[in-house]
Amino acid sequence: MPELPEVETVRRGLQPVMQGAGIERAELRRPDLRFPFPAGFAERLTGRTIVALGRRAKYLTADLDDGWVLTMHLGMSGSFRVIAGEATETPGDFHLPRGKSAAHDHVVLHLRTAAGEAARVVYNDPRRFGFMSLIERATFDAHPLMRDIGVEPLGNRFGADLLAELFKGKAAPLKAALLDQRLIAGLGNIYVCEALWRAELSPAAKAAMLAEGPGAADKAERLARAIREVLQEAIAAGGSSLRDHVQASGELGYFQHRFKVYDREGEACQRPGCGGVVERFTQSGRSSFWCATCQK
DNA sequence: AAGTGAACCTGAAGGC
DNA sequence: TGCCTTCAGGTTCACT
Repeated sequence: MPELPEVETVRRGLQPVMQGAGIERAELRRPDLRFPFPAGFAERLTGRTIVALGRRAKYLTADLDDGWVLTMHLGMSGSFRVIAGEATETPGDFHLPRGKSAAHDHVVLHLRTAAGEAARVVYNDPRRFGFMSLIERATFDAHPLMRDIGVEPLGNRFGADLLAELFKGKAAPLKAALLDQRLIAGLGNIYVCEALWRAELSPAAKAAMLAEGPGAADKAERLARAIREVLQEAIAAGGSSLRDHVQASGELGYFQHRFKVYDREGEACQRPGCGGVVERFTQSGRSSFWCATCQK
């Protein structure tokens, strides 16, 4: 499910409940997600206070008061939801969002919020491509999961110059380079397709074209701007709800209505005066959606 | 270096 | 109605 805008939306939804909350109990309903939970995972969470909720790339991070960071990845189908109030003895004592099954509620954090209210944060993940781990804050950036992650596209360092530098000499297609988390962090299939359409660049074009050749600087500028804009607009819209992505509040994101090419094969290109048709082809094992008429 | 395909796992959707 | 195939927002690894 989640690319950077969806993870950021989840973070913003969970923050009011989780920041400053105490973890009274961590309930694991199975021994693993994509990977086994770390040894003593539930016990190490119990009694901790969540100091801050953050995001790095597509990872959600909860800094704990003992210097460790609960680090969570949502894979393809992971989601969180918040249930207010005390847990009862009755199984299923809460309302499940449409299309969600309690069979895939794998982790429940029983919290006492900063305001003293009881709340549960439930992690649901049908495909279980997500995972959770504990990483020491002091060495967080050097951790194997984090050390090769690239630049944050909404951070201050990111821009046309850095983009050109990152893609310099790369023979890989733009699509593959943009999906490479070691270069830029947080982009996935949807927002790469959308950013390339906005920048009028072909997903099959060589990444190095942003660093050398005719109009390179202009192309890099267009793409850097397109990436920032599409991510910011998607976050403002609460992310994209394709199948089951819901904000922690239960509301659906609505950016999917603003897709220009993603999942729009056969539709007319929306660029004024273009007249092209959105096509689809497979690249890096993923569907690329694009308009061959205006994306060069 | 860069591309492909497969793997992990479940569910939804479409064809017959 | 059921059965079968295909596809899905991510990541990693083995293999050309």
